[in-house]
Amino acid sequence: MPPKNSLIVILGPTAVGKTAFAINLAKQIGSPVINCDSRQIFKEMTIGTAVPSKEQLAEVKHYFIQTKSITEHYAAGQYEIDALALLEELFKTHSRLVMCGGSGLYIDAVCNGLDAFPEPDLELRDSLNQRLKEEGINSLRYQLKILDPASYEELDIANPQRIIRALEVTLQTGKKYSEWKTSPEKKRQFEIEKIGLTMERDKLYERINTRVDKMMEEGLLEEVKSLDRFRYEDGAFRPDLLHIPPLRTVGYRELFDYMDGKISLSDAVEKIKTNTRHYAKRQMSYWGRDKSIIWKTL
RNA sequence: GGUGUCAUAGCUCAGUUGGUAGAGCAAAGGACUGAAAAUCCUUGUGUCCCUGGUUCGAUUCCCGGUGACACCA
Repeated sequence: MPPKNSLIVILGPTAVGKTAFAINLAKQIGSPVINCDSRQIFKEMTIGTAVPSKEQLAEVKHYFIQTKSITEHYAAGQYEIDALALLEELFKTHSRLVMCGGSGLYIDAVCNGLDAFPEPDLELRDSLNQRLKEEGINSLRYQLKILDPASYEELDIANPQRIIRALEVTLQTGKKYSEWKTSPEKKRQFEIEKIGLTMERDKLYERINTRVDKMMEEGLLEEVKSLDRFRYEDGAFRPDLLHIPPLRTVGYRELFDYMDGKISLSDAVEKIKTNTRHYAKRQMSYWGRDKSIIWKTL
């Protein structure tokens, strides 16, 4: 029996140094790098998402870097399908593959799989968001309690996004969200090795601050300005960006606020730093319970 | 130099009709199944600037000091 193929996942908080580490490893073992970062997938976003540099991209073949448009709907479910298809193809010629990224849900989608929900109904989601705004969360909670009491019990009832998702699936399909959410982890045909990169908190925060300053020097503001037109839906200004989720991203929203005169430029930059720190913290929290990760302190 | 205002959590500030105090932000911890760089939850003891006075009791009132700001010279 031939040895199993294996996927090596490089993960860790933002700005810890995953990109360089993954490229290095990929070169050593003759693998491409498969991006697993939910924002680097979009071609319109470059500086603010810290995609690998041209030089880095030339060093080794990358997949899923800036391949989609922010105007397309793209999310974890599709990523699972795309990534698995790519892995199957690449494992024909490689026995070890490097995946690199900081999006915990995307990594889980590849490693454990998501349940087979239908494609989201974005119009329905939009109308539920509208209801949230007009009627408040209690109206949605109440409806969920009626339609799918099990989800009402299990979900974080304070989190509108969770309620809306459960309602959306239930209303769209006529089958309760909690009933969709049944399957255990999917078995994968390859071994998975997760390497978590970490770093002393102070040091990481310093790297984040430095990186944000560098992004500004590289022209992040100009990049964000160039994306202004995407804030309009059918000619209507939608500052909540719910119609284009990729733009709801650290580094972009704060600069939109600056462009809209809500905050000063220096406050926007400070906020980007703070929000990036929060993001790094959330990432660490997400991976805290994954005992399969082998941590490496840089 | 004079007059006035202010001095409370890491920051911005509320408040205590005198019984040692609480919000937002930050920070820390956590949740997470197609929005995930998203979304949500939990956690607030600090010489209430310093010295003295009044008082059973002062962070609160009074005198003085120091500092900041404003105005007048």
